[in-house]
Formats: sequence, C-alpha cells, structure tokens
Amino acid sequence: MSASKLSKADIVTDFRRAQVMAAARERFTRHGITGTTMDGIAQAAGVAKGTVYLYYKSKDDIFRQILDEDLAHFHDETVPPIAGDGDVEHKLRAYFLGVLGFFERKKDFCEHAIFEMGADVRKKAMQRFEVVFKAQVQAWQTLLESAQRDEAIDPIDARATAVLIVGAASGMAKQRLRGWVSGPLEEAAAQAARTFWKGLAAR
Amino acid sequence: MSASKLSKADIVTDFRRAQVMAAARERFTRHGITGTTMDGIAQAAGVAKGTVYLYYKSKDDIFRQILDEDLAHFHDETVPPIAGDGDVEHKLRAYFLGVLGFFERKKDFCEHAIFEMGADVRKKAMQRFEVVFKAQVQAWQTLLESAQRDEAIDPIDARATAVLIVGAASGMAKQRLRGWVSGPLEEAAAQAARTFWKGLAAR
Amino acid sequence: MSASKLSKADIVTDFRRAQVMAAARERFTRHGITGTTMDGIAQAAGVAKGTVYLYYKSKDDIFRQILDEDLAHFHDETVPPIAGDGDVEHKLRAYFLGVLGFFERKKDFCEHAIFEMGADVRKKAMQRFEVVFKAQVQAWQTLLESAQRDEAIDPIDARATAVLIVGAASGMAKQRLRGWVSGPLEEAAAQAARTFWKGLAAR
Amino acid sequence: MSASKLSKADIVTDFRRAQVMAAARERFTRHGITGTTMDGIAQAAGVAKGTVYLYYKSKDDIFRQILDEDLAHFHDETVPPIAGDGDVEHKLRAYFLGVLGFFERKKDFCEHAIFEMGADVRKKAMQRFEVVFKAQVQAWQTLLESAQRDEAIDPIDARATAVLIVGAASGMAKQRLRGWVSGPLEEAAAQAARTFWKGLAAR
DNA sequence: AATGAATGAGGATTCATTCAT
DNA sequence: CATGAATGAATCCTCATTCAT
Repeated sequence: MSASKLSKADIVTDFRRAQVMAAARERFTRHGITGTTMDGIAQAAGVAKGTVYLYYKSKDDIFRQILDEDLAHFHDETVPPIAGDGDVEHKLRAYFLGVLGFFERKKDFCEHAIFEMGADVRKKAMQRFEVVFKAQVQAWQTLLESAQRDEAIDPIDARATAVLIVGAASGMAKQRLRGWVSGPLEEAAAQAARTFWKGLAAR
Repeated sequence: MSASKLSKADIVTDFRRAQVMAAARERFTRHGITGTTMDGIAQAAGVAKGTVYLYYKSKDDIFRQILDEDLAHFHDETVPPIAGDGDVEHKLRAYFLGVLGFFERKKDFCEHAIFEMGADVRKKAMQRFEVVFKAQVQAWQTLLESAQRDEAIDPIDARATAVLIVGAASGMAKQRLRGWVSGPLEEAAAQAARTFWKGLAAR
Repeated sequence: MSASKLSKADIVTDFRRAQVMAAARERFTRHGITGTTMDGIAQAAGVAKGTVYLYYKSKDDIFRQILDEDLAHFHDETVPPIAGDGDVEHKLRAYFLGVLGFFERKKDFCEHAIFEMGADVRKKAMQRFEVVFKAQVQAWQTLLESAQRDEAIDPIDARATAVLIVGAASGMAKQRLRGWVSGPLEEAAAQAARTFWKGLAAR
Repeated sequence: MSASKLSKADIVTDFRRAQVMAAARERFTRHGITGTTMDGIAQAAGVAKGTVYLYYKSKDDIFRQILDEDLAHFHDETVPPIAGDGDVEHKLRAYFLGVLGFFERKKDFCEHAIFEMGADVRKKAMQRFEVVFKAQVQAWQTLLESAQRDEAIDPIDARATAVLIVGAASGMAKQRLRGWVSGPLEEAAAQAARTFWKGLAAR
C-alpha cells in the first residue's frame, strides 16, 4: 500500500525521466554534445522545453546521468567476468565479448560521450571512465599474475600485458563503433582470445 | 623564375598559413573544437580575426586542414613499415611504435580531433581517418597472408587478426593519450609485439 | 445568519489569503519583487503553486494588495496625528515618530515595494503612495496656516514648509531603513521636532 | 602626436561607450533594471545586441558604471560646498541646491538605481551610495561642531542634526523626483535653508 | 593585405501562468 | 478546493562571419 502510494506520481515521474533521457541519448548520439540543443531533446521527448528542466538541472546534468548509467553497465559487464571462474582463454573471450558488446549496444553515444565536451566536463567524465578501465586492467593483472604462479602462462610483464589486452579490446570496439569492421561479435572475440591465449600460454 | 616570382607573396602567405594553423592546433588541443574560438586562434596567432579568414574559409576549414596534414603523417609513419623488409615481429614492433609515437606527439589534438564536431563534419573526418586505418588493416592482412603461405605463422583468419593488431595499437595509444598508462614507448611496443608474435608464430 | 452561512468557507478563504499574503510579504522583503517567484511564495505559504492563483490573480495582484494594506496603515499612523490636538512641536514629534516607526516595522519590504517594479506597475503604486504623502503635506499645510493665523509661528510659505517636513521625515526614514543611521527612534524624532519647531516658532 | 594616435580608434570607442551608456541610462530610467533588456539597450543605442557586449561585459556591468559615474558627480556636487567658505545658511542653501539639482538632472535613473536590483547587487550599490551620504553627514557634523564652538549656533546634537539635514535634502529630492512637488529648485532650497538656519542659529 | 568593429542568429535557462486530475 | 506537472515566451550572452577602412 505504501508502495502503491508512490505509484501514480512516481511512475509518471520515472516515465518522464526515462523518456527525456532516451530522447537525450538519441540526440547526443546523432548530433554530439554541442550539437544537441535542449530544444531538440524536448522535441524528441515530445515535451516542452521547460519540462525537461523539471527532471534535469541542465544539459550537463542529463549528460552526466546518461554517462553514469552507462558506465555502471560497462563495469558490470566487463570486470566480473575476468575475476570469475574458468580458464584464461575463456575469460579472454568473455571479456572481449563484454567490451565489444557494450559498445555495440551503446554505439554512437559513447563515441561522443567519451570525447566531446568542454575540457572541464571531460576531465570529470574521463575520470569516471578511467575508473572502469583501471578496474579492468587491475583485474587482468591479478589474473595474469596468478596464472604465472600456476605456470599456466609464460613469464611476462603482467601489468603491460593487462594494458595490452584492455587496449586491444577498446581499440577493436572503436573500430566496430566506427563501422570500419563488421562481422559477428562472437567470432571477433573468439579470434582475439585465441591469439592472445596463444601469445600468453606456457608452451 | 616564375617560381621565384611568387616567392615574396607566397612565402608570406605560407608563413601566415602555418602561423595560423599552429595557433589553431594549439587551441583545438587545449580547448576542444567547440571550445576554440576564432578570436582565440587569431590571438594565439598574433593576427587579427579578419586575417584568419584571409587564409581559411572557416573554422571547420582550419580544422579539416590540420586533420588532413596529421593524417598524412599518420599514414606515412604507420603503413610503410608494415610492408617493408624484415621479419614479422620486427614489423609488429615498428608498427606499434609508429602508432603510439604518433599519438604521443599529436597527443591531445587527436583526442578532440577525432571525436568532437558536428555529425556532418565528423562523418567526413572519420572517413578520412578510416582510410588510414583501413590501409593499416590491409597492409597487415597482406603481410599475414604472405607469412602464412611461408608457414612463418600458424593458419589464422588474416583479416580478423589484422583488425586485432590495428585495434590493439590504437587502443593502447588511447590509454596512453589519456595518461592512464605510462612508461617508455619502446617497451610498450616491444611487449605488445612479443605477445602478438608469440600468439601468431608457427610453433 | 446569512453572515454565518459564509463563515466556514469564508474563514478558510480569509485564512488562506492571509497565509499567502504573509508568505509573499516575507519573500518580497527578502528577495525583492523580481527576485520573488510564485514557487517561492507558494512554498513559503505551504501550499501548491496553483493554490496561490485561487486567491490572487497574479504576482502583481499580490503585490498590489500588500501595498494597499500597508499604505492604509501608513496613512492611519501619520496623518491623523497632525490634525489632532496639541501644540505644533508635539505634533512634529508624533509625526516623525509615526513615519520612522512605520518604515522601521515594514523595513525591507518598503524598500523594494516602493521602488522595484515595471514602470507601469510602479506608476500605479506610486500614485497610491503619493496620495498618502500628499495627505501628509496637506495636513501640515493646514496646520501651519492655522498656526500662522494664531501667530504661534512666524510667517512662512506654509506649503513649502509642509513639503520640507514631510521630505525630512521620509529622508530620515530612508537613512534608517538602510542602516546608515541608528539609535532610538524617539530621540531622532524629538531632535528633528525640536529643530523644526525652533525653525518655525514665532520669536 | 601620441595623443592623436589614440584618436581614431579611441574616439570611436569612447563615442560608442557613451552612446551605449546613454541608451542604457534611458532604458533603465524608463523600465527599471529588470525591465530593461539588452535588446532594448542595443536598440535604443542603434547598435546590434552583440555590439553592446563589445563595450560592457554584462547588463550589471553597464549599470554599475552608470552608477559609479553618477555617484562621483553626486559627491562632487554636494560634499565640497559644505566644507567651503561662507556662513552656515549659505551652505545650507548650496547643499540643498546641490542635492535637489543632482536628482533633478539624473531624475528617474536614480530612482531605480538606488533601489532595484538583486539583493546582492543592491548591497554593493548601496554601499557606494552610503559612502556619499556618510560623507555628507560627516561634513555637516564637522561644520556644525565648529559653528557651535564659534557660538554661531545653539548647542545641539551635531550628529543627529547632520543626519536630519541630509535626510531632509534627500527626502525633498525624492518628492520632486516623483513629481509630487514642483516649483523652482532655488526657492525650495532657500526655504529649506531658511527654516533650518532659524532652527539652528543662536538667538 | 590586414584589421577589428559590428552583426545577429542561436542556445541555455527561468518562471508566470494554466489546467487536468 | 487543491495540486503540481506542463508550458513556452522571454532574456542574457556567445561567437562565427562579414566588411568598411
């Protein structure tokens, strides 16, 4: 009952917020941050300009919230798999799949998200992005060190290799984002995992 | 003679163009595309705003020309080494070094350069970028196919692997660009080359 | 009976009106006319924005009614004493006390009230203010003329002197309003009355 | 010659600044601060909106500069006369004339100037106004104390009387500003001076 | 060629007012 | 009666581009 108390007002509110956010995501995606106007967002959301401000403080606020939401997903889809169970090659594949899949879905938004915006805003956004990337690197480093102790892989610079893996994943994702490369995600991930695994595995 | 006839005027012209371009590059780098104003460029170049328009049609024009110039360098520093002489591991190292080095130098500019700008402008810019990346991919694919024929490397999907290599290079470059990773370029390139080589080489 | 029939509804209505007016007065006082928002008033009154519009037609309407109320008080506290019984010096003191006291109480509100607002609104507001000031001037003029006939004071331009007195009172009030001057009201009033009386009294 | 170096550019600049300031003064006067739009100022000045911003940073900036200019004049026209040569009655007349004359000329602008604007801006503006008023009060206080020592005037509270004089002057000015009172300035000043002088002078 | 004053379209944000519930 | 979500006109300010000197 107390739950239903929220319903009428809050459901509408949640709906509007989502509606505006979706519209904003679409506009940011198509036109970039600077190229997106509040008018455009409002229009895309099918509400008046003022209405957008009922749900978000500013254009930056909208942007930040979209970014936060997406980054949380990005983290959850890419970091846990590294630390989970299974052999390294599997994890490599799962990881590549996670990264490629994420960008595949968020596609163009991230493109702008990551790079556009005033130096100040970007700095903060980048810091949040960095957190996720560093988490990935750290997870790989830990795994690689452990695998070395088990002699599952040859002695290597675990840190540098972790960076290489994470870099490769995001680099591939970018290429796909741009549409420069196509083909099934799974194959790309499997291929990358295979090559890396062979490059790492103890003979 | 007719060449020298141009000199006085043309030398000044070339000088001004370079002067403005350098200033613009610096501003784009520090403030991003949107954040850069024609006033800022003019000021940094030490000329009047109107003067900038004597040499470039518009802000976008400046940007495009900087991009073109840089992309030409990018191509020249990364594609020929792949096709040149030497064994694959050497080429891998040379290639990684080329990519990382390029972004190291152009650093922040590329950051904005590549990603900021209206969808329209970006589309064109991206197409130009794509050309270079595809040239890299193509060069690698050709090399890998040749190496497979020579049985220097295991049978693989040459195309997918080429993409992987190019993606890895640009991914690593991005990480360094962001400052998330540091250390000498040479080591990073060598490490990546080693891992890839081991992942590719015939047993 | 018909009167009591109204009561339930009307008491609530009166209560709401007063509640909103009090809140509005507080906001106008603290933030000025322009700086006061209907949201702010509603919030301060503890009602919804729409409710405010049930009792007042517009922001200006609220303002005008507050002003009217205050001006009525201003009139009642300053004009009757001039015409009442007693000698001129006493009346001077009473008058100064009335003016200073009024502004002391309404303090900041008047500050905005009197001066902020679009030329149109102000014109009307000023006209109402003018009525009170003119009543004060008129009362003084009448008194001074009568006193001259009684030879209680020297021959003077009664009109000009009335203006002088009223001007002095409001000028002093303004200084106190601004906090540029402090000290007990009574002393200030007495001092002013003394000086004026000496300036007027027949030798 | 170095002076003429300024001429072309600087004279135009000065002209524009003055042109814009005059237009702004006119708009502020007629519509109040809030009621004045940059569009309106630009239009009144006969220039484009952007041009206004070439000469003033913001609407507040324009306002502040007008205020500063006027306050400087206000000070210069009212304070020195008090401290100058001559007897007290003459000074009273000169002072009243100065105050009334100033407001007569600046008329409505001051009306808004003094009272409208966000609490924050007003605070600062008021402080500047306060400085002038306090200078006037101080000058009168000094003069009155000196006159008492000379036994030219009866013993009084010099401070309170100074406040009374300054208050009377500004109060009268306000009444005239509002158009509630008319007639020649000189007479009003003379009348006020006479009354005050009689109220102060030693018998 | 060089200048920089002038322009004005464009965009973010605020807030009085309305109206469906 | 009461509500508060929705509206959109209104406003300040920026900056790419033009053009007279």
